[in-house]
Amino acid sequence: MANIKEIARIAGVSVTTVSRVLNNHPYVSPDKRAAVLQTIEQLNYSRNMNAVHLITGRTRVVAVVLPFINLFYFSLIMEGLAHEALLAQYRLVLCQTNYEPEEELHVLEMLRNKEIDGVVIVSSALKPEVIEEFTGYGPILTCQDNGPRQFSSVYVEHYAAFREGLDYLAAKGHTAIGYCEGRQQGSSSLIRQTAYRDFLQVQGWPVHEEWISFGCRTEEDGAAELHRLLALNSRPSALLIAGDHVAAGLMLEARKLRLRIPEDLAVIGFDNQPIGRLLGLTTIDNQLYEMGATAFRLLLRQIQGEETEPVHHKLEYRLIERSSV
Amino acid sequence: MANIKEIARIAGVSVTTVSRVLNNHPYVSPDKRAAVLQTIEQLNYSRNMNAVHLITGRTRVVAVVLPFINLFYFSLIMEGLAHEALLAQYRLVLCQTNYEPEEELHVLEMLRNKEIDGVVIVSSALKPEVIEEFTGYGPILTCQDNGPRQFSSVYVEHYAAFREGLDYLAAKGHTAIGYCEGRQQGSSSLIRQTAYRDFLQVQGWPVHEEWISFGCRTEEDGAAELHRLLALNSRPSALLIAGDHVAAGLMLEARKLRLRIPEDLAVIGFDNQPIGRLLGLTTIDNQLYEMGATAFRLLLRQIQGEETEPVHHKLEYRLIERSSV
DNA sequence: TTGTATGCGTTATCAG
DNA sequence: CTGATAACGCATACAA
Repeated sequence: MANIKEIARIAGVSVTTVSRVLNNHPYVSPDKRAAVLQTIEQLNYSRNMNAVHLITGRTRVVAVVLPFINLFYFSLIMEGLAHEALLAQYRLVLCQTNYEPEEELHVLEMLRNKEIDGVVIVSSALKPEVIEEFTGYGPILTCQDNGPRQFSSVYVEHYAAFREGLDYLAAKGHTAIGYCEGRQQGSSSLIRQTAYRDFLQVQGWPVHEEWISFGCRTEEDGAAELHRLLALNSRPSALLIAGDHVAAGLMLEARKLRLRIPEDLAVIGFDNQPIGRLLGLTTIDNQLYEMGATAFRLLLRQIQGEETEPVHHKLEYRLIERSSV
Repeated sequence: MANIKEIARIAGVSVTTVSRVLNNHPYVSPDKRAAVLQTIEQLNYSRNMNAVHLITGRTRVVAVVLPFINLFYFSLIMEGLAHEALLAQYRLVLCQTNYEPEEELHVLEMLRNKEIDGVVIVSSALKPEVIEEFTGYGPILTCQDNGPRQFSSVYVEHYAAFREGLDYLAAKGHTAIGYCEGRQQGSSSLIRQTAYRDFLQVQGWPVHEEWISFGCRTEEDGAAELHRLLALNSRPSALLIAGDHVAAGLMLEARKLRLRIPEDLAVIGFDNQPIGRLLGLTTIDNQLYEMGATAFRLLLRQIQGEETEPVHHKLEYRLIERSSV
């Protein structure tokens, strides 16, 4: 494949002039520009971007770290990221890590290796301190609430959001409230769990460990959870479920069992997914798309040097009242 | 940041030796290797991959072209792709194109520009002939049935799959069958539409254009479609709906209206999504995850030169009987 | 407005 | 086993 040198030779100009044309620099006479463009056309030339990346030290690529892409939560954030990346003419490298720390570190290494200009960590198994070790190599941003770290973040306050959900249930007269969670050790999961336990304590209600369930990730898990609860001697009258799709699985199973919602069991979901909308699920919207979009915009500012200090951007959650409570 | 030259100087060896250590080449004496490794550690050195990409002409990056990531269909294929990419130590660049041809061309340009080693086109607005113009720059693979093209493909026969769905409905006694589609002009959409029209013709049934609907993409669209059909004078007794989530929206709306499924209206979905499983939706499974995984594996073989001719790999669809027919 | 010369950081080549 | 040197293809400081 032809290179810039050959274009220069054939067009009868210097490589510098070719480079100028390629990068739309001023100070190139119209006839030389035309000659270069024609030669480029004629030889079907195209730049080797790796050389450009090497010399400029930039790649216009941002990596995204998440465990699985085929979950509504992640793919909606990704959509927001991708939309903004498209606008900014950046590329996203999707790093589906399956929560394996080794793979997550791999991505951070890419930052060191100059393969990418920045990293968005949507969800990770790494400790914040480990992430912080890489901040020197380029901008990093997480979509979790990690406190005042050396890397940026865009987040919603899950503690307050959960608290609002619990308050809402309490206001509706519920005093027996259960809780369904996906991961047990996740950064956000832990925050939500704390919110739940704190709430019970403040209310002076006992903690029923059997009303708390971890590992509820799929629709089927939601259905199974309902059966588990029904088998208990004493059971909650309301549930807070992290993940609308899990709540949906539970609700549909409840219908099959001719359980009425909310009369027999009230449910609040989390994330505001389409399936919840369809089922009339009361839920808490976390602005996932906006989170992705904002994350990219903030990271871009840092890549472009317009912002040098870590930024911590809070997004507002919103309780969406429907008919499941 | 330190470079290979500095490592060589400090370790007291040549850059070649450092490079050999970096790439685990044999023929390096243990003591020199140790010296290099220690210096690397000491200087916190890491490779500039852009230089590696430039000289090797490879990047271990594959681009994925799709319109939106936040649709079950696409994100499941992406999951399959990502899983295999992880295994092969390749990276995926997600190019969410919103079906804009300009953006899709951009990605193919990346192949010319040596930024990526290959392209997977999951769904695209480009004509196959346009894609073919880029096959000289590196391996390209689509997830659509484009016939014997100069690029590879992994696909399911939507024509046959739809035909099987229609046969199934007919076997159940339905003679008034409607059809819901997402895009009107998409490559797969056109194939399915042909299958539908051909089927009616073979059966000798008239085509009711008002039983055909395009632009049904969301759950809400499904619900709206039901209302549209109910307002007709004569309406179908069964529906074939491309996309389980759309079918789900319709089914849940039917429940609200106290319409019985399948007695009042039979429904077959497409894609086998979790929501369909939950609702007892009879559907056609298209092996989306497997499609992504297979796509990556095939493309990788071509990148590695183990396969030089375009490959066309057919995946089997499967009708999943549940209770909506 | 144009061109020359240099450097980006690595791997490949080839001679020892 | 080791090393000197030539690529890879481009952008840019500097000189003209």
